[in-house]
Amino acid sequence: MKLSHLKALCEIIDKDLHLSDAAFALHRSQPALSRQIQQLEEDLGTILFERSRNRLLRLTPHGEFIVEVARRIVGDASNLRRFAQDAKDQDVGTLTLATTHTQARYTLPRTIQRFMAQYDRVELTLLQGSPVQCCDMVARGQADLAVCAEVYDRDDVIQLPCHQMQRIVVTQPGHPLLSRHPLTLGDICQYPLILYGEGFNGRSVVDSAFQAAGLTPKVTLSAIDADVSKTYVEMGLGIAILASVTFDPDKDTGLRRVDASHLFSSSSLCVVMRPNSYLRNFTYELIRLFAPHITRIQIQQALNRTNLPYSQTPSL
Amino acid sequence: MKLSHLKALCEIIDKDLHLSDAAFALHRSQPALSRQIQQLEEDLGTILFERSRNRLLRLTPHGEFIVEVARRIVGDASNLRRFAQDAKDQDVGTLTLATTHTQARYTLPRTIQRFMAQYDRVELTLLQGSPVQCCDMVARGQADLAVCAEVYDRDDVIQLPCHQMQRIVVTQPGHPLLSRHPLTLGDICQYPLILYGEGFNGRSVVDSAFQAAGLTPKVTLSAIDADVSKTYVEMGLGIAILASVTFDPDKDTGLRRVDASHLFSSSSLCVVMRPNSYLRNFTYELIRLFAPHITRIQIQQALNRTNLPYSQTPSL
DNA sequence: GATAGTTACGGGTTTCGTAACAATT
DNA sequence: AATTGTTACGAAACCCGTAACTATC
Repeated sequence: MKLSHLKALCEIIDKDLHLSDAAFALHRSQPALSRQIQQLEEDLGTILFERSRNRLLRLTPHGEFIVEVARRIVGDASNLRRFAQDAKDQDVGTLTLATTHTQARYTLPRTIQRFMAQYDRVELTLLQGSPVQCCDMVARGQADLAVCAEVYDRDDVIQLPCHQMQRIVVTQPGHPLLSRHPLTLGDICQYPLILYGEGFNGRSVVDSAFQAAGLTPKVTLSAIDADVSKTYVEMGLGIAILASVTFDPDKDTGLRRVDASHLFSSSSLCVVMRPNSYLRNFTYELIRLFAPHITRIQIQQALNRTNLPYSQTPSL
Repeated sequence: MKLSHLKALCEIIDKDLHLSDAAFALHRSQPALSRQIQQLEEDLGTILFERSRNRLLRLTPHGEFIVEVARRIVGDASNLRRFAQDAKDQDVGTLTLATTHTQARYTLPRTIQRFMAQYDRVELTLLQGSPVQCCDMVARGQADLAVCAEVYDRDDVIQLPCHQMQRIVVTQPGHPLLSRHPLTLGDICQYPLILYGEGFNGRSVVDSAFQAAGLTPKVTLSAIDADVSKTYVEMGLGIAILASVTFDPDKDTGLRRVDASHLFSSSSLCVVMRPNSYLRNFTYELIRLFAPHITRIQIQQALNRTNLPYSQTPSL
């Protein structure tokens, strides 16, 4: 058993059991990967995949557990690498940050600007996606860190809440809702709505608030991000419910907003990390710039929280 | 970086930085191991050992941390192996149990007898040593399990208390202490004592009790185990303070005992396991035979308790 | 026929062990 | 002189990639 075998296994899982894709990602030929898996299966004396129709159909139950441990091993191996790099030069390296459009556009810029000024020898890469995709990227080691709204039912990543996001309603100037005090969900339902697309926290929070009130809003448009939403609000296609950070009175002169924090539950903006990962010094620094109230110790404790590693050991 | 490099590193640590010994243990030549370490150092770009005078002197601070992670990786790799064997045949394999003389002789025999009857295809190996040595063997993966008295200040192993050991005083028949009610530490101090050697829990418990009472017993003999102690008591060389399990009225006809549980703190008899290790099914069964009141879930929860893994990350 | 994975084979790299070397005790 | 770790070198093992093959859709 070698590390390369375990890396191959993990990559195949990440690529949804497509051996060819995994081979490409690992800069290997398909036959090479095929043999890696065969060798691993022979070495362990266990079948990892259910095969047929010339495809890998799914993991066997044993395979599931083996992947779980393999992930830890591969993760630890990359921890070693990162640690060694830190030991050589704290301030040189790469940092890959996954985040959503909203955060990349509104909450992160100042943090990133300051980070790049201070750590000019760190190559920073931003990846963009939905919160779920961000978590995936972190879990798979494609990103070192993610900043996004909390995702529920994910025990493969550590989500450390660091800010609370409030909702506002954004309208054209002179809109009737602006003079409604207090604003209610019923008021909002009078007008066509522009919301985030499915899969975003901003959408589900809004949906569940209306559902709890027994109301069915007229959703005109599912926009991809806050900028698009604002554009359409400005054009008069409807009103939008957005995170308060996305509105800047100085810049959004063609729009007005009204607080809606009492109508929708606030959602946590989290720093997302891979469990038991070793963070480089400058990664801690980035988190500190973004959320100064979170201590390094708190981060480390969160990192090392075991969330059911071997607990669900199969009964065999 | 390959698993063999990390295994080599761990083995060298286990062999107290003696490269030759580690090479022998790994069935490799010394030059091979020497190069493994060089390759690992080059690969990580970090010096692992302080060398000079043709010896490995000690680990560098970076090396310390790297060994910590390497241990986890190597441990996980052997977890994979054990799991795969379990998947093939639950009831075939090897089980290495480290324990102290007292447990091997008095508390474990029935358990082991029943275990061997039920799992006749499991090759059971017993290793003997002091509790500290037993913990070492478990931490290094030389033993799958240990049964011994609790060892304090060990965070590299999981110690799960499963029984309480009480102390008795063992004397010759007709000894004055037998009619002392209640027995006091002062009474005991009147007579020459035979105790366990240093490093055993049975010794430290007794020592601290006398120290707390401001008494200094006359220790005639530091015996290696309960059988030796009893032999010398029978010969009239003194009285012994032993665990109650070591006395059998039917067999120890030449001796008498009196309870001393109120004088010495009871010590925990523990099952000792390597953190985050995968235990084979029959290993759980052995524990169940020994301590039926401990559930498999409790064991798994204990196994996964993180005891400061990366928390003490060096400040570099 | 196109796609996805497996088997066959030649070439290159890796890594081992033996042997020679260097540096301490 | 004995012990311990490092360097040198030839042989064996390993692993990769190309190419051919097999089985589905």
